[in-house]
Amino acid sequence: MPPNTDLEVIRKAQIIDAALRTIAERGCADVTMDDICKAAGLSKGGLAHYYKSKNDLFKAAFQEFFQRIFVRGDETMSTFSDPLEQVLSFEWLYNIDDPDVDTGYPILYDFMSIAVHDQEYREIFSDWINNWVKLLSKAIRLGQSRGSFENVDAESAARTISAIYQGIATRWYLAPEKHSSEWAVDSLRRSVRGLLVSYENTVSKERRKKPKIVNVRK
Amino acid sequence: MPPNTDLEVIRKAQIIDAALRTIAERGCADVTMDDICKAAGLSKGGLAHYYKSKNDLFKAAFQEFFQRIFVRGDETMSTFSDPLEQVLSFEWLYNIDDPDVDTGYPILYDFMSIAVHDQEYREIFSDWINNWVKLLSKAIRLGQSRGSFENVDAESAARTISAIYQGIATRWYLAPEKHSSEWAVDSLRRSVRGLLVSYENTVSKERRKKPKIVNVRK
DNA sequence: TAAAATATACCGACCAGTCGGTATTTAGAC
DNA sequence: GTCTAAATACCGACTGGTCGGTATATTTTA
Repeated sequence: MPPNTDLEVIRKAQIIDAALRTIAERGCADVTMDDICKAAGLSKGGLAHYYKSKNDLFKAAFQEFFQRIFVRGDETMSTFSDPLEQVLSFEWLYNIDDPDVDTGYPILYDFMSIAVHDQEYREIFSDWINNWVKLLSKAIRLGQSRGSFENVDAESAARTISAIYQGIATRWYLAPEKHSSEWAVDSLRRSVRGLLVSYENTVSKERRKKPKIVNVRK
Repeated sequence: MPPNTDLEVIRKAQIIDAALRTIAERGCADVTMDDICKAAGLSKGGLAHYYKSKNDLFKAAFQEFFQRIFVRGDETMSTFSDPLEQVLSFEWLYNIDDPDVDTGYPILYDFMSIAVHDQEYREIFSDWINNWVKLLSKAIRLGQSRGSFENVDAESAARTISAIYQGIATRWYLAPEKHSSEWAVDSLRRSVRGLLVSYENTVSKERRKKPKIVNVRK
């Protein structure tokens, strides 16, 4: 008799969900299998039936996590048609009320701290970045073809911008008193502008109106 | 007999050193007190005499770590007099042969993953950032007073640049195949230029020589 | 020789994984 | 259809080992 694949899919999703919630809440180091069992509404044995070790479960959970974040980014970006808006479409990362933000940051930092010591995790990270970079590259090339972006190497610039997103995110999330959402968004826009939008485009489009600096604090 | 304060200083340094080395090597989650004892050449009881709990020891170790990194940055920066060079003086962060890089990244990522769930750690992080920002702000103001930087808010820009440093660092360290040191340095320079150096300054200083894009790979 | 410094032995909490068992579902025989 | 055998799904007690912390013993130092 073949296993009940529907049930398996349901259960695994249920377990991964529980794992991600628990990891986000307490941090990898403090999460026990019992915690996840309770969160998933399953017993130890029941969970073991689907994931044979903690490592297995965690790896699957992280994979799912990155998949979700990517889908989220992809979907959000595709709601814009202007290339600059597309590049800036990840600003939801700096919205503390966003449900994905709540759980995403703790999980990401836990993940990275493991990745430092685990090649397999670094590969997952690398794949995720590459997907992200593909999205950004497409938007950058579009902007270049329209003449609104400078003619830099698109992939390299995409990697830079994606890195800047994350750098700003780290400050914004871990030291929020001095790094408000406004600061984050403003920093991102200035950076992207400095990297992609040439002076000529700026003046022609904005009639040389120099943007006022806003010193933002919460 | 009064406690031998000299010895205490020596032993504590010895223990902190051992802790940092061990954390960098194996990651917080996998470090035991025994590991640190062995690395420090002390017994369990000996170590307990100076740090009464693992938490105490780790906190002290991280404090020391950030202190060291800051001193390193401060010293390196002070070897430059040109403001732009000062702002860019942290490029040693992207040199894999640098001894501080070896141990620094693992420790930093471990630290951040704990900070997510620990207010006290976040404060240490925040203080560190503030010190870093002070250094950068000073350089930025210097550049502005000389007319080579745009007249943006110095502290805000310093925070942005420091965030960019770290964002690039994350990619460079965790996904090195696609993020070479050349990419990191190039990304940083472009970003800083885009944020601080006005178009007028660029043309006047460089005779409008548009920089060639270098697509860097390892 | 007394206090400090260090070592050793040990305790108890914790936890991942195991295992025997039970309940439930499915497949095939008739 | 329905009975049976077998596979699957799930449970929870148990185990073996780990590790932080502590109590006590020993050595060093002033």
